[in-house]
Amino acid sequence: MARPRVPLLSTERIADAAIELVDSGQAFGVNALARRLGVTPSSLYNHVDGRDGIIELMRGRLGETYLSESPSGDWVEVVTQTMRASRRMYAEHPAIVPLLVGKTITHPVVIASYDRLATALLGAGFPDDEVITVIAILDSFALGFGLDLASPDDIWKPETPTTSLARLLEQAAKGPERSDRVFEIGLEFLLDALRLRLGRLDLD
Amino acid sequence: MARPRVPLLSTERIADAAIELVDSGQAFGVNALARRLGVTPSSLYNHVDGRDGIIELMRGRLGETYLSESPSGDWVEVVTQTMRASRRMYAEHPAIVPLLVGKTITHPVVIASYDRLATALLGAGFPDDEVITVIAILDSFALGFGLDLASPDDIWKPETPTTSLARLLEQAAKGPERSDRVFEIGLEFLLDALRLRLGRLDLD
DNA sequence: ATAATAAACGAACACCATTCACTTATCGCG
DNA sequence: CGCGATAAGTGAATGGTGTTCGTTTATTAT
Repeated sequence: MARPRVPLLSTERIADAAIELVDSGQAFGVNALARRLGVTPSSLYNHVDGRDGIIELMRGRLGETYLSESPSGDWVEVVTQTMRASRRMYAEHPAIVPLLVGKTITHPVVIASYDRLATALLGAGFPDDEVITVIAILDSFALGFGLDLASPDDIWKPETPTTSLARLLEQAAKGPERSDRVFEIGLEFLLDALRLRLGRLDLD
Repeated sequence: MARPRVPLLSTERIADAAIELVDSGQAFGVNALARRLGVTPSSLYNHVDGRDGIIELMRGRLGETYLSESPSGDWVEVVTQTMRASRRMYAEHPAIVPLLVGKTITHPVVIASYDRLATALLGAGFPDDEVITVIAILDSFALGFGLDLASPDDIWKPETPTTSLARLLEQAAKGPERSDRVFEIGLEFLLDALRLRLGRLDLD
């Protein structure tokens, strides 16, 4: 086939198929993606710049779905809603997390989400040089939970006797509702800590 | 070469060379590792079970170096020292973090470190079903910082105008001392939150 | 001494991302 | 309208990856 009358591919279609692919549990790869799209691997390179380009495309696509609407309310609301949105994104597409890890974020929609966070924290009273810090902490928290969901079996598997860990792991319910509880508790932790920090700043 | 009079390889040697390899900035790979060891890739399979086996070996080796000594003191000390040790480990070997991410932890030394954390938190008064939660949060925090250090260039690269983010990123010092400060603040956050939680539990 | 095992090698395999020459359809412009 | 430029597909080829297998040979155990 040479150039078709109507294009078979577009960045949206590629991104969607890529997300479908990783959601399906199969390993992400250019060849597998092309197969799923009914197309030759080399065709993709007319639309996208390589494997990493496709991954960044996926991040953007998910960002559009989960992070595009602007949260309203005070800074606590903004943080809470943004974190919950990220959490929902990762929870519904956990297998994508390992692909995103360690890659620079450029997609405007995703950047905008972090930007809103930054603005809200500035408004709350956090000093300039601390805002990026706080965001980094929040981000690592959300990402950590994404990874938690992405790991297929247990994170810890003791093969040697332990004092407490093995017992705790056994009785820890391993369903999605446990992960939800963990997340909500963790979020509450973080918000408490941020309020505390803000209170201390007011004293100076 | 057939079997040599004195073995060229051992799990320790393989682990050390693998750590050297990723520390050197080059991509981790079985072939590259074999080359560095002056050996054929297939030789490695006499000692180790594949790529993932080598990675788990690296985790164990680093655990021995950074996480083997038992922290002393109350639970705050245990958490603080364990977190600082992890942090130092990741800071000095950042490139290994993306390899560890999402893989089950089995190595006894590393498991023991988490176990001490669990025991300390139990002793502090955290209920059974919350300890794993807290550890997961601490862990995702440490891992997040590891990833932060591992990312070669900036995590966020806005290519579109932003309200606050771009400005904050510019003025954010990007050296190791900034990362240190970020970590210490984050750790303080977490400890505050944990103390708060403990106080609330006492009220019930 | 002899059998079993351990540890190296080299060849082969299947896969993977990427590039390149090539064909052909569509679009923009004089 | 015609024509060149570009866009979008193909298929073949490349260099790289992790892994397996058969082979050789040294060491160890019986």
